[in-house]
Amino acid sequence: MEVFKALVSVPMPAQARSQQALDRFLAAGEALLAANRFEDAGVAEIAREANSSVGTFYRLLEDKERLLLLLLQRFLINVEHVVDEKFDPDSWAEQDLASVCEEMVSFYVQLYRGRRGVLRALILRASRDTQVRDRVHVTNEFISRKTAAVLRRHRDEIKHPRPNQAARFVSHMVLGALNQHTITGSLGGASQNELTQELTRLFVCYLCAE
Amino acid sequence: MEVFKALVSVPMPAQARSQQALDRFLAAGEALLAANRFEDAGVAEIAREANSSVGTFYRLLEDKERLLLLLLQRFLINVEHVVDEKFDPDSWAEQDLASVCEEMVSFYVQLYRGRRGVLRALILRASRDTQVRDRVHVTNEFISRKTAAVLRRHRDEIKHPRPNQAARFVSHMVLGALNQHTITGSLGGASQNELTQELTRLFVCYLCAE
DNA sequence: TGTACATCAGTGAACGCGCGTTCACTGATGTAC
DNA sequence: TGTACATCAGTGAACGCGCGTTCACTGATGTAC
Repeated sequence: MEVFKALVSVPMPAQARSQQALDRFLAAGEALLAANRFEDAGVAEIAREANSSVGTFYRLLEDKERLLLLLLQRFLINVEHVVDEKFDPDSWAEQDLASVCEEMVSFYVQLYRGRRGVLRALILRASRDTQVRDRVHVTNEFISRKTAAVLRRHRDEIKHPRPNQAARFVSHMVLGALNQHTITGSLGGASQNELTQELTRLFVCYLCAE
Repeated sequence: MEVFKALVSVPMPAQARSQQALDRFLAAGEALLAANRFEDAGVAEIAREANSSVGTFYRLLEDKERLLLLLLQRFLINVEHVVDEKFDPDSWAEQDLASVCEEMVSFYVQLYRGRRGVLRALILRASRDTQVRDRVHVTNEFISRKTAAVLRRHRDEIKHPRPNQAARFVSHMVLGALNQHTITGSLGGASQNELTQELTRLFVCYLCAE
């Protein structure tokens, strides 16, 4: 799998216990992010959650901003890994287009489910910080490319004049809407099943309608 | 047009010059929001931009938070007004479904265009503050209802089993994706025309495909 | 029309709180001989 | 194996900056007679 230029990094500590402390800081930060409370929590609180201290935090992480960036980056990299494993064209060879689409959309839904905290933090920064925005685009492009690659096998069934473009566009669209939905609940109280079902319809129809 | 329960309000000042000062504060805040700089600006800066002073700010607005809520509310109300004027079913009577959809999507695109700042602030709060979230939902529901009302005339052409639900769902979807796109540029460098075109395709296909 | 008083409005220096960051000190681990 | 020293690591009280908020004072507008 390709490796993209890193957004941020911290020097790797020499001793193992520093590495462990660093891991605990990341875990604590992740929990805070998941709880949508990252901004509210001070460095002192993070340090406490990580069973460490403020001074150690600064020695290992440089500053609070860097921790956030590391966490966002880690989230994106994780998404890329999960997508990379799932979207191996060969393993989708047997299915017809409709079921491929359904499985993909269902996978998208899972991917963002319950991720309000990180996604909010990500969108928040992406809208102001070009570096982060570009990094997010890398991930989005990656997902849409992988999606299009899987759909390539079915390109004859896709009636959209530019099948590849279409596959990429629709995956961006669906991910965007899902993102929005995850953060603000904008798609209303639809159950996860209904949501997947309607998004799948959207997905298939866009590709295949005359 | 319906009037929804207000999110926040400030007491109306007795003298005209206070009203003017209030207007200037709102204008200054709006400019800051549009520039995506609202959080960075202190009350002192806002007061300066409004040719007023910090003390006056607090007498008229109570606190900084209230100004933000007023601005968000004002934005939502404005959106509702614009939508309400545009989506009069009678004025759409003559057009066929495809051109109705195109005009609607094009209207959506215009609606959010260049609104990164407010939309970001809105999503930011909506994800943590139930009051704001509910208020946003009111606006979204309003738009989707109006959209569905216009499409009602064409319900025979809509192949989706539940035409009304479908109309509402797809408008939520498209608005969600647009919102996301506006804030982070997630739909890539597509020109406004391409964007409108593809979104329209999505819109129509979802409604009409077998 | 004028005067006295009350209320409304404007101002910005000063306050204070929260939070990120620093730093002086103590303790643990590694290394050279 | 032991000793001396260097480097790595941990700690939390104290610092200081920024920013929202207050408040004492001055000025403008309205009102009663």
